[in-house]
Amino acid sequence: MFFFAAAISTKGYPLAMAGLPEHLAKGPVGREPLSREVIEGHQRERIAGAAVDVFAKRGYRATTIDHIVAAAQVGVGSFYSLFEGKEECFLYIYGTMVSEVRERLAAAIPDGADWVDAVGAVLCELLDTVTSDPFGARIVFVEAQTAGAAAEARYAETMSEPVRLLRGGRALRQRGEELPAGLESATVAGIAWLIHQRLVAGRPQEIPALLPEVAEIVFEPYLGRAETELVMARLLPAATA
Amino acid sequence: MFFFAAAISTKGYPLAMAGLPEHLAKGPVGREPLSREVIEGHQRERIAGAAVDVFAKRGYRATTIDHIVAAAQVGVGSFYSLFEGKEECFLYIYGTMVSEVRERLAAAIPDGADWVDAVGAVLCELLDTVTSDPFGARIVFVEAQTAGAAAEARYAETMSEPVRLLRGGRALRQRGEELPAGLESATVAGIAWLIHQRLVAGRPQEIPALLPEVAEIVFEPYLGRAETELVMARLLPAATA
Amino acid sequence: MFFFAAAISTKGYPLAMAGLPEHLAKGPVGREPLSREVIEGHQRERIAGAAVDVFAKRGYRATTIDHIVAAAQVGVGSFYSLFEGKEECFLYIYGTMVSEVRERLAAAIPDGADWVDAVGAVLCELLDTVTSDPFGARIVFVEAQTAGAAAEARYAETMSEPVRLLRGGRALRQRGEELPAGLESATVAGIAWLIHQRLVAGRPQEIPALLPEVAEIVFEPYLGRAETELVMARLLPAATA
Amino acid sequence: MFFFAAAISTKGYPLAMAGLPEHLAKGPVGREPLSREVIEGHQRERIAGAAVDVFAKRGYRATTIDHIVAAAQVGVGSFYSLFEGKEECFLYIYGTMVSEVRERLAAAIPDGADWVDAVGAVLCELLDTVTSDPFGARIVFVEAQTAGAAAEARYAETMSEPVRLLRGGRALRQRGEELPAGLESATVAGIAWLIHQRLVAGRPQEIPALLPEVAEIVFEPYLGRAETELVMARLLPAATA
DNA sequence: GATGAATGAGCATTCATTCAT
DNA sequence: GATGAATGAATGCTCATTCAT
Repeated sequence: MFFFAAAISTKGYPLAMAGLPEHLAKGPVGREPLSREVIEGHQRERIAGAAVDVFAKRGYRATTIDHIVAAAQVGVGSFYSLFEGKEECFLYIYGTMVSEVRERLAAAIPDGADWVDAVGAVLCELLDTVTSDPFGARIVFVEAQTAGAAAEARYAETMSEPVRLLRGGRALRQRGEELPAGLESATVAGIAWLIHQRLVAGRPQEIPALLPEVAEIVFEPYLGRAETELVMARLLPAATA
Repeated sequence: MFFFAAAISTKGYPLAMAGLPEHLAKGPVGREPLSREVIEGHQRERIAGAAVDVFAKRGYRATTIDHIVAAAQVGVGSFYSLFEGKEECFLYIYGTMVSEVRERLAAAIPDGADWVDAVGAVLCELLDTVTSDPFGARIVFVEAQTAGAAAEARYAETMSEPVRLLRGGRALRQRGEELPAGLESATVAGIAWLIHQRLVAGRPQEIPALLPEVAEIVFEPYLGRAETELVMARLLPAATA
Repeated sequence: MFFFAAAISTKGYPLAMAGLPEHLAKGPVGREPLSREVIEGHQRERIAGAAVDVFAKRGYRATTIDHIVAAAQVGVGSFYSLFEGKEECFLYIYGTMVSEVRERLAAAIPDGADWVDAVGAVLCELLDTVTSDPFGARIVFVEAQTAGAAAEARYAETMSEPVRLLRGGRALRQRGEELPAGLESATVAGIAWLIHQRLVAGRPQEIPALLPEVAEIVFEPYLGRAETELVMARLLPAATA
Repeated sequence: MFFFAAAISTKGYPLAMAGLPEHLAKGPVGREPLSREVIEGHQRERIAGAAVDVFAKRGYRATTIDHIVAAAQVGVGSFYSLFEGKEECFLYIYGTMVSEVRERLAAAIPDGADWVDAVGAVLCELLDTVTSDPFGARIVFVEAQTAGAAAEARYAETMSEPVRLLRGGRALRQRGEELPAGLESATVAGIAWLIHQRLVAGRPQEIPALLPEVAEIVFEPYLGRAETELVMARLLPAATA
């Protein structure tokens, strides 16, 4: 998923970054008395926030509009004036979560980092993020697969971002282009599954501990065993620090 | 998933085999005028067969009991006398599909095969099976993740079978036990994802061609690059023959 | 509307008759224990009967499915398995009412009656029918105009039947074809309006007394004043007898 | 309806004239900075104008308050401060339309015209008016019958105006009082129906051509065939001129 | 044992109306 | 005075499930 979606500003690795942060953080906002969009955005976020919890707790299918509006403390009408229905609402919060994580992962990459450091930082940040917001993580890693065809498609798209990032590792290796075509897809899906399992099992706290194995799985095909161990040695203390 | 779930009768690798075939095919069916179980079994299979198609075509959620009974040409009452509801019906056909595949995979392993040959045969048979029954494959690789918590749990269990099989490869390598703990889980999930993608995209015919990359992904961690290439050279001609 | 829709079997006037009666009255029905269709028809008629009352009392728009099913003492599901929705239900009962009246009017025409007698009998029977079933009459003469586009179209079609019947009167007069093209449409609409008014005013009992004026309005253009009076003299005593 | 509702200022025929123009155009509007009523009236007309279009295009039932305020470019609150709801709004525009037409028809009657000329002028003007404002005509001739009980009642009242006008024709004929009591009601309803049909069929351009047949239907009962033809000969060239 | 007619809880959705700004 | 965001009652409809035949 998005996760290491992280764009990297160095070395020509995929750069899907930038995005919102600026338009949000930008300077002191004037003082018009809470413009229309702001108000509407507020209500939207209020509902979206409640929806994240409800979807995460009850699952997409078991969630009804009533559950959402009750949690958000708004009327059904408000929900329908802001969203077309349950699915669109889900896609919205899915998109929001993915964007947020994408930002965080991108921000986690040190300036001038090479591929290894970038990937390492992204993995580290990803596990942190997932752990610190297990509800949001559930939306992305669990519910997106049960929320209908559109969500499934979005999920697949999201997956392709880290795939592109990882693919950058092939340049580090001789005949890297001969690695199996689906290697990165499989790797990303594999990591997603490890996270998915912990979330479904209700044990998100185990996720940070996945870092060593995840990193090893990711790096080994590109760096080989020996170098991977060196990298790990460098990476892990940093992570726990 | 189940797939290489295949137990292997040699060398002490997990043996989760056996399954249904016996209890069905066993011995001469007497001549009591078709015993209750047989009749019931017949009706059950009739419904299950229809349900596979319907679930695969419409997806679990969009499928209603009416769709199933219409396809099976039975009354709703019959459905409810045989199944508790939609979910149990799904779990039943899921279980059936998994058992069948497990049988096939087990049967595909040559007598006395070592781990490499066993895994190679299983991978080969798996892709074949998925390609030859895309409806059934959809049930296992796609719908199981959208059919509720129980199905999700079953899916996870199923995944653990090939995980155990792969784990057998660690013995072939020095310090194999130091490989990442989640390696096999990630590998299995990765392969499942590659299949999933093709099924969802409606291109099951591309699945057989996955064999080389899948095999490489599977073997490389245990055999290393050099030996993997030797194995591949041996394996692939056999697969296409 | 339908009303004098009455086909006439003599003299080449429109013959839209025949219809159901036969298929219903036909001989001794075997003894299959109430066939499917009969049962379904029963439920359908049960709902249709209730719907007539509800539509007539509350008006099409104010009627909800719940009102209908409550009156019919059936579940909502039954309603929806028998009808597509409120509109289709209305169209069904509208069609039923029109057919029934068409039958009655056709049956009211004496064998071998000429145009004048036929029209006279039809008018007489029409007013009788409307008076004896004011609810049904409301459906046809009042609600059909408020029940949406389809109902409006059906109403217009229905109107065309008596128009064709009346048009037959032109042959009785010199240069009858020079009468205004819309004469019959206007006449039929005019009579429908006289009935409509009484129904809406809640005074259906005044309807039978409309016979003389209605007859005069109908006959005068074709027979002229003098002959119309003769016809009236012949017709009216018969009606009151 | 209203239409020949036209009061006639000669010969004692019903005079239901007058109406709004005066209360609007009357005298020099002071110079208070647009008094409350004026402003309110402005907004009201703005909404009413939009409502005519919307009701005519979508039909009374399918029209929502939102449609109206969107078309009128005002807020919902304004709508509710000026009208009690959809029905009252409809009744208001219905009344406005009827009044306007009433004015026009009255104005169309030449000074000193006798009944025949008055009725002729009214018919002619009516068809013109309907043709030149098919939206407004739809409100009066089509939607008024689907807009609930109050509108229906208003429609019936409106109908009574031309009925009174036509009734004046009885004096021109011997034993005119012996004509059928409902003759004029039926005539008016008949003509309304002819117009209604063209409007619903989306062919308002056919309406002017109805003049000859409508005139004939109207005059014949009072003037008899021979004189009607003379009148028609006089009337029609005038109409087309 | 099989059937499918009947049920009604449950859900999505619309839209008239209110009221704080 | 005007606005439109917010409300939630009202309604249509689906579909899992029961049970009389």
